[in-house]
Amino acid sequence: MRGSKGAHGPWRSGRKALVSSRFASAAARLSGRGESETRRSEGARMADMVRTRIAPSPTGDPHVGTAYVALFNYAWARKNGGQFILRIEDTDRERSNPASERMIFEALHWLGLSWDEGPDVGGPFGPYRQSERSEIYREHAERLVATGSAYPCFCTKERLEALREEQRRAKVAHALGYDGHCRAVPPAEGQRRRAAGEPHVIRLAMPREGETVVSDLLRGELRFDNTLVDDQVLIKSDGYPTYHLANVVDDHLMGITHVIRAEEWISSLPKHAMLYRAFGWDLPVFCHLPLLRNTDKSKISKRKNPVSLNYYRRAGYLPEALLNFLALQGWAIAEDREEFTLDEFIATFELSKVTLGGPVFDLEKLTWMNGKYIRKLTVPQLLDRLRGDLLSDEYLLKVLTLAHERIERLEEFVEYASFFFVGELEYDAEARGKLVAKKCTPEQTALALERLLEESLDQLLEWEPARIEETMRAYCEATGWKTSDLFMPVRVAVTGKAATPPLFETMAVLGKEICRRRLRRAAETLRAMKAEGNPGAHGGEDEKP
RNA sequence: GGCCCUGUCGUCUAACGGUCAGGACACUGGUCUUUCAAGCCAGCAGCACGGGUUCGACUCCCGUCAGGGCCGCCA
Repeated sequence: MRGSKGAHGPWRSGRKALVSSRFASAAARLSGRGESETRRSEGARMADMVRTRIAPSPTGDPHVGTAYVALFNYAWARKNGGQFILRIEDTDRERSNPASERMIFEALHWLGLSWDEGPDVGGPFGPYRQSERSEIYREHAERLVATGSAYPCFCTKERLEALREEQRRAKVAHALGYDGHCRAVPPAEGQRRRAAGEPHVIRLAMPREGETVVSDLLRGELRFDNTLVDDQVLIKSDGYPTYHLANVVDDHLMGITHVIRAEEWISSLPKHAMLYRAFGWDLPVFCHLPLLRNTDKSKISKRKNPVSLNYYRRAGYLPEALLNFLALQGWAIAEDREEFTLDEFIATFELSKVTLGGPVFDLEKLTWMNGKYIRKLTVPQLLDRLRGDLLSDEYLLKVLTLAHERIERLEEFVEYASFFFVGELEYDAEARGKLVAKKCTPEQTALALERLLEESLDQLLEWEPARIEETMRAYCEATGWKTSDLFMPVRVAVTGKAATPPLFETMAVLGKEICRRRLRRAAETLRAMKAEGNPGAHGGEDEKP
């Protein structure tokens, strides 16, 4: 995935031809006229045009992996004088959420990664939100059905589940996936049943023999046995496209030249390649970046590592430090150097030199690097940073609103509101006592706090008092907890105190990231209490002899 | 289980057939300092294993092993 400017290294011979023709067609689309009409000088410039994109799905908190992939896409586009596009992949109607989309915009802006085209800034290839492009996908899917590259499938969910179950049990591991049942339905009959309104999806008809070979900029030729790739759903029964269809159609229509994405997509590469082929389109350059990892090498996840960009922002990581650190995951600017600015990154970045080993996200090193960046600031600059987030008027106003009627001298404010400004909390003896829910063991309380977090609060994206309250009450309802029994441990967990402003307002002001961190920490504290003989607990059944 | 990807200090990485395998985080010791940091200096620690190819392999090929990803009408 590179402009001709940087087209050395892995780009030689055969592949080069593919790439340049790809650029030419992208250029034609970009200029909005045929390539032949393009003026020569402009044509030369356009032929070099690199277009990359980040295509997050707005289904949760803004993810550090999104920032990682966005950074590399951004740098590659900038380095080649091309464009970087933000596209929202919200084709999952259940999970997509406007709050999440907003947070993604904010987080990327915070990092300083700006896009040339996107839902918020517009652009010549919009709309940039897939939910607003349904008609485009439908048309394209029909085109495939018409040519026999896709077909309607009427299989019920039940049948698919049964099929999956049977395959699992029979251990026909090589034939996992859809069995192509509806491929046998004659087109005319399929047409009739669709017209009659029978629920169905549209599936891609994968070739039943041969192999699909796709080249990856970093990994060379990737080969897949077609018989092992099942018929992927292209259009869901709700009429929305799946990622696979929308992604391919949009990348083509938006003139994306380099698809730089995470490694987890490699296994769907053959499906994507088949789609391009079925449409008669040239393939973009594919480049699969390694996945960020937890300490145990598994794909980075919120259970084992902070992954929300909101966490890093709230914890006081500087965006430039985070970016610098992220750039180091898979790439090195020089043998003995690792601190550099975004501009330096852009200037020196070479996609082909990205390393492939899955980098363990080392929070400790990030933190060290952040310290370096803090020390590089002048004191007034540091002040500005603090005033930008943690000590912004906006935040102070919120805290002050809650402290207002609860202090009698101004100097009390700092102590009263200290938990709004620190990161980790220390739970003193009194707090530890109140951390344990009535009639419960520390262990039980810990479990309840964790479940409240993971099963309820984590899913909540609109972090507002009313929504928090609603969520917590619903949790109590579902689990049989008395709200009064559970809310005190939560209060102590997130504030370290038993006497605080109203819980939900307090949690809202603290923010989700802080609450999440403290709830976790509280659970750990509770577990440790059990280990050390349960000092602060009151009234736990099983501590009585 | 099947397919695919990956494999240099504990961690992030440099090396692109010939180096004492370099740097950084962490760790250890020292230095500076009223303290704590920061800084500086030093130390510890690695080419997963086995075959090839080659005058010569961390570098190329094959195999083994290990780790990871995917196997949804989620992306």
